[in-house]
Amino acid sequence: MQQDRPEESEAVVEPERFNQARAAQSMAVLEDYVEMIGDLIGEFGEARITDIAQRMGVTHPTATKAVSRLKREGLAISRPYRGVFLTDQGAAMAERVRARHRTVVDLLVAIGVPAETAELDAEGMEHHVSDVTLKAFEAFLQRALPPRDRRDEATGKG
Amino acid sequence: MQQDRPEESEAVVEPERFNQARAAQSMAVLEDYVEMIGDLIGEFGEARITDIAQRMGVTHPTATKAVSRLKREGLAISRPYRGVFLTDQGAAMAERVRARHRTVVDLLVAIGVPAETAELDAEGMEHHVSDVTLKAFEAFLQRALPPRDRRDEATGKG
DNA sequence: TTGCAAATGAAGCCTTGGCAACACTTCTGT
DNA sequence: ACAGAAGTGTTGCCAAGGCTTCATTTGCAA
Repeated sequence: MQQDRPEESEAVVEPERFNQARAAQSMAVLEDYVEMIGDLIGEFGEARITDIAQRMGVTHPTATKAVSRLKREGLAISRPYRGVFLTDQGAAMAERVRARHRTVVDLLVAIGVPAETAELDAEGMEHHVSDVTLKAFEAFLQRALPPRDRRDEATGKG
Repeated sequence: MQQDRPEESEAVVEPERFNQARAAQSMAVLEDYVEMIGDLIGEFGEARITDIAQRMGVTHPTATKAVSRLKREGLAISRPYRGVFLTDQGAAMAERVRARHRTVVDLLVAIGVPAETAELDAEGMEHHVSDVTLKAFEAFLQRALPPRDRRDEATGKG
């Protein structure tokens, strides 16, 4: 060991990788809330702050704050004392996130991870799965699993 | 849609999964710093705040704060105006993190993710890979790749 | 040895994501 | 119709992880 200073390579490439991870992380919460709100709307026709908070495992002021941020980002809308709804942009994101989540879970299961663990780990991992990686996951799943054995991806909730 | 309230299942299981993801996230930064400090010690014999900051892509006060937290958690030690070093506990964590990182990258590559993308995505994903999933990854790699085709895991940087 | 640049530390500010406590609406049942 | 319960909103607090600015210490070179 004890070599010379890094020659650009590590010193300049590494930071980028952490910056990307941090950027992904800042989107993660947004994505989780958007997906959750989408689920609730699907189930109840609207997403109430209390339900959002309960499902996210946080208190209601925290949920309120998150929703405020979603509104600020143009992903959701709401009126005082009324439910929360997604904008077109928010709904699109929810769709994307949900699909990605399923793919990640499917991949983990295909690799041999127990379903329950796959669900838990996917929750954190999914936010860091880039489009390129997601495509690779999908390709792998198609390769690895005979079509009729695949979980149905098309019908959404199944 | 429009069914009744969730019957315990989602309402109580879901929060747990987000809580776990949040817990993992709170460890992520610590893990990154510990691994980075381990790398620097391996290369230069010590980890200077400036080098840590540069590699992490943050300013030096941010690195200082992170190191403070590491010290508080018993993972690192340092004296004013001197380099940062890892405790046994910190070194063990660094080792674990490094091994996990390699495994995740290897798995992504084995799945078909381009090496460069694998490196980037792994940075964020690795912190959410549980022991169970990690074991599954390792098993998959042994299954999927003939031993002589494996990247050498032993020599560290390679 | 002294002086200056580089490294480190310290303080203060911002944002995010948690929380509890309290205030105010809405809703519901009598 | 109205009182109490449930739901929401608001405020203020904390810690973490960023940043900038400024003070201090080190270390090297003249």
